[in-house]
Amino acid sequence: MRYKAGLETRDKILWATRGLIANEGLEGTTIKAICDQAGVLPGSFYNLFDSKEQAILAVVREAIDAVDPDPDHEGSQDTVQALVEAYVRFLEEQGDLARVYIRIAMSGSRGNGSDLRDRVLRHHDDRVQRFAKAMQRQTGEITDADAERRAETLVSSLNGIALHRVLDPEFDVSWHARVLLEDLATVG
Amino acid sequence: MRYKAGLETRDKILWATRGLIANEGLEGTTIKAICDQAGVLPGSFYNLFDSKEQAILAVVREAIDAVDPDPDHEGSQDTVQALVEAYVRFLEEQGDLARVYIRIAMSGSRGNGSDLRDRVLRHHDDRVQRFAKAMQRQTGEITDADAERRAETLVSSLNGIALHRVLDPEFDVSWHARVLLEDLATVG
DNA sequence: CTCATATTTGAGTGATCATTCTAATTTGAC
DNA sequence: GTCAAATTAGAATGATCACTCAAATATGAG
Repeated sequence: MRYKAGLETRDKILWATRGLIANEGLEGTTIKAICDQAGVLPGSFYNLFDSKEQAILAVVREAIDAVDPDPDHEGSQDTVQALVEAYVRFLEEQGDLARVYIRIAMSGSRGNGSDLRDRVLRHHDDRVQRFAKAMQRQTGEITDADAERRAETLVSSLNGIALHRVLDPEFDVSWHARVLLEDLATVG
Repeated sequence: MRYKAGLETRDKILWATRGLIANEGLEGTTIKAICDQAGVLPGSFYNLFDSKEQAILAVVREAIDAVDPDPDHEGSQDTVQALVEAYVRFLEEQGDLARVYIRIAMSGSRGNGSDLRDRVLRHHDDRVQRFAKAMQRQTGEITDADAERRAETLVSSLNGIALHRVLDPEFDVSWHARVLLEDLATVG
């Protein structure tokens, strides 16, 4: 992949994969479908990607990162509310990707379920840390352990909301997130 | 399926399916595997079940019902704590089934995803109602709407915990559930 | 015992897919 | 312009599965 042609083909393949995941779901995202959509043949696909999974992972990662506010983690000034809103936005704008994200993480019968499972868990821990920091910043009187404890609960709740939203596109994510924030204020 | 032999075969098939789901996950649960395990041939399988999905659904439903405390909904005396504990017990004892349960509900690209999706959502609503009733019973001063609101949040949190547990078998479900109950007491 | 019906047998079908391979073609550094 | 390396073409492979079917056998009601 050192020539311009290769990069363009790569882009076309990722574009096609992105569209298929959103419109047809994981089942519709076959090599043939990707290649047809991208106007490319399987030989080209496998010249650029080691496997179908690689292409899908690339798309999923890209979407997750795209929605992350303040990707460079440094001196972040996030409020809890802003973080919740970012999560909600992800669900509302990229609901189909959220489904795929969870599904891939859950596939594989035993622990070895692709490397995405680990990535998801790491991502989860990062999120918890950011929530905890934001909480401490907003409510001075709170121990590290306590902030983390509350952050974990909050993120779990958000994940539950995400799961529900994935199962039921009608689910009012925004409303539930708001309730969550109100309850948090009551506790704190 | 009017002769004894048919019923026995049906049992053997369900037994095999149950075991495979728990030990090999959904991917390992093929018709061949089920039949080998059950000591039966595919023809027999299809004489008793319309499809592979039917057998799997039978097993999943069976497990869900088995863990439900007080299945006959009437004059239930559940406490919130007992309901949470039942949920936790399900996750700890039937973690593999929980994974399959969620995965099946999430499969299918669009709304039409098998009839299990609807079943899951109905099950969720039932759970919310039971939590809400238990909350009202325990804390007199609370409106219907408020109880339901809190119950929804609590169940969402539990679902988030379930999701995490499915992704990470090390996840301390019990501890998180306890924290959830404590926070609830603080709010109430 | 008889006979209609349930059940079992097990090879076979057909469809779907990810992936591979070789030969041709294109690219761009020199 | 040359040439090695990158890229593309596209048919072919091989593996996996859910599911079918027609013939053989077992069942049990009467």
